[in-house]
Amino acid sequence: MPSRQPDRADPEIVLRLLTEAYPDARVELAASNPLELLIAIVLSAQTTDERVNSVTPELFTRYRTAADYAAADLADLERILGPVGYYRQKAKAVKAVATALVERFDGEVPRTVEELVSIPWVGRKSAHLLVVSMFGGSALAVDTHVKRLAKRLGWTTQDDADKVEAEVAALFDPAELGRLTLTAILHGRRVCTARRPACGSCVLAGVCPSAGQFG
DNA sequence: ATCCCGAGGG
DNA sequence: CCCTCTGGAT
Repeated sequence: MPSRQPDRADPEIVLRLLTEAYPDARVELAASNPLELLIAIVLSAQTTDERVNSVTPELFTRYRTAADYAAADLADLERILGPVGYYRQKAKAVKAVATALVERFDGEVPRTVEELVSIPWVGRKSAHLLVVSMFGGSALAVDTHVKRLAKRLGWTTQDDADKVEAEVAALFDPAELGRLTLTAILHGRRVCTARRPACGSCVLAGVCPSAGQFG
């Protein structure tokens, strides 16, 4: 008798297994202060953190404050951001973000989700990730990895990130959502990849309804 | 729904 | 070749 997986993995068990697998999970974008992390997160859209980390040393050396970015020459930004995807949009985005910080937040990065999403180019995912990884908050940041895991674990059938967030967050104590976000992102990058997930070495294989369905 | 971006993998 | 990579704006 082959054992059948439930069609929905138990949330608490999943979180426990992920926490054991990634006890020190944190964002792997290189940044030493909230401004740097905010910039790095904006640059990370549809781009690996490794690629973001390849351009931020020069970026962070050349520009130190929000005012520096706001006054930056667009062509200089585009040149530095060349290796990341969407470099023209992101050069504009960096300037727009910095301008908003200078004009409305005294050059500082605000700490609430509401304030953060009021900044151009900062959406809900980016705001949540920043709050979780820099300000000690707890929220679910639904990026491509979190969405993929949630679907494979049977936690949602939605495709819209906001709907995924609502359905998944309802399965957890709010205080756990930050840890879920950070561990799920790492697991998505390292094991539960989009193309060929490594179900054979996945700590969740025993509870995942999608385990082994990918060859 | 489409656009932005291009390297890298399968 | 097609898909993916820590989205967000139009």
